[in-house]
Amino acid sequence: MNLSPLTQSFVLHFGEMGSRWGINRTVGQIYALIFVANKPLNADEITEKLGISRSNVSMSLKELMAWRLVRLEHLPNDRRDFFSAPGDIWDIFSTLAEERQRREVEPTLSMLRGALLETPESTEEQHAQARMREMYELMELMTTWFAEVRKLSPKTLINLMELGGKVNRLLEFKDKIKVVVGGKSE
Amino acid sequence: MNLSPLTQSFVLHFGEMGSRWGINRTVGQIYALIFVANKPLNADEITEKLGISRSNVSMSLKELMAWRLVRLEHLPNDRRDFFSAPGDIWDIFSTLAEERQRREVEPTLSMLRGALLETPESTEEQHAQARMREMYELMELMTTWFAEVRKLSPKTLINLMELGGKVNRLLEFKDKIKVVVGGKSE
DNA sequence: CAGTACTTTCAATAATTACTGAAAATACAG
DNA sequence: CTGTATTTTCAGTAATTATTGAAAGTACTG
Repeated sequence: MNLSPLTQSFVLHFGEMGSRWGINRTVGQIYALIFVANKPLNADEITEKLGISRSNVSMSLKELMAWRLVRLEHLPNDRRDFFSAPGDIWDIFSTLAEERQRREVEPTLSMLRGALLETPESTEEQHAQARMREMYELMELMTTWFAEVRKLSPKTLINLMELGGKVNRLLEFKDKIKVVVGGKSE
Repeated sequence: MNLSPLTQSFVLHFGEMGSRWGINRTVGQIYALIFVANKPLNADEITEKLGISRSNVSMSLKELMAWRLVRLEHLPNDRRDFFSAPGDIWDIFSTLAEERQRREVEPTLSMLRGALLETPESTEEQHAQARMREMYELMELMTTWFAEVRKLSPKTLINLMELGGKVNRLLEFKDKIKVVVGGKSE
């Protein structure tokens, strides 16, 4: 692995964390490598820098594309595929949240919707269904919320985050504001 | 597997999703079973209902305890360990977020802190470090925010979530409110 | 403290997942 | 069309992770 020490430790770390994040070592390493690179990389460069097989690189890149974490580019007068990681960190997090939602949450919501349509046949089933309903309702609330929040501008989001726990106090004034706003513009 | 159809599909689903959520099939199934049960379960009941080995149940329960997703209970005049899933769904999500933070985010933050202390030796390293800094800053902002938000009451949170994208408008008034609040209490 | 009920550990093995090299596919250039 | 550069696929194998049964550990009980 022919990398600067800084990049190397970053790449190795992403490889190790991969399994906790639901991707495998190679995918993690490749992403890390592309993320810190100052120019788009092609598959052979990756193969060489990470010391893994060409076919593994090909499959891992395919997975990163499916996650929309890397994008394919072409350079003039070069047939090869080059890969880069979208620059805006907010985009990355947003994409990640959206994909996770789709893969980790949607299927469960849909299973739960099905389960809630059934008619429970016993006290046990009744209780089970009630639990499922609680879970469903919270998951759906969070889903809707995430979807809404993702539409906000990064600037607004940073504002909101910097507000942190103080959002509490802001909410206390919500009704009052409504009155004022209502009187003026609604 | 001797379960009501409703419970069975829930349990099987959690088993299948397990791998996407970073837990294995058995752990997912056991959690689902405990979650919907209307009373605490002991290890033998789980073994029997899921048709898996006693030792596997023991190890999986240990993992669920580490995630703080199930809690150990004792019934009067019974030596066996019983397990139940904390009831409040908000608690569950909060615990889950906290544990994920600890396992999936903290290690990366600490690696990044280390990397940011290094002195880059080339343009490439400089660029890599700048990317790492961007990542670090956003991750830290989100971490702080999560920590703050977790302290809010579920009621406040639901309020906030139901507000959804409208938070935008609320923020527009932030400064004005500050003036008012400031005048009165700060 | 011997016996019993229960839980945990761990080495062996089963099941799953990741990785590779070779072959096939694609796509361009002459 | 033929040759070459490049990417993808896939069957076989390597590596990892999950599961088990047997043995050891723990802690009550009479």
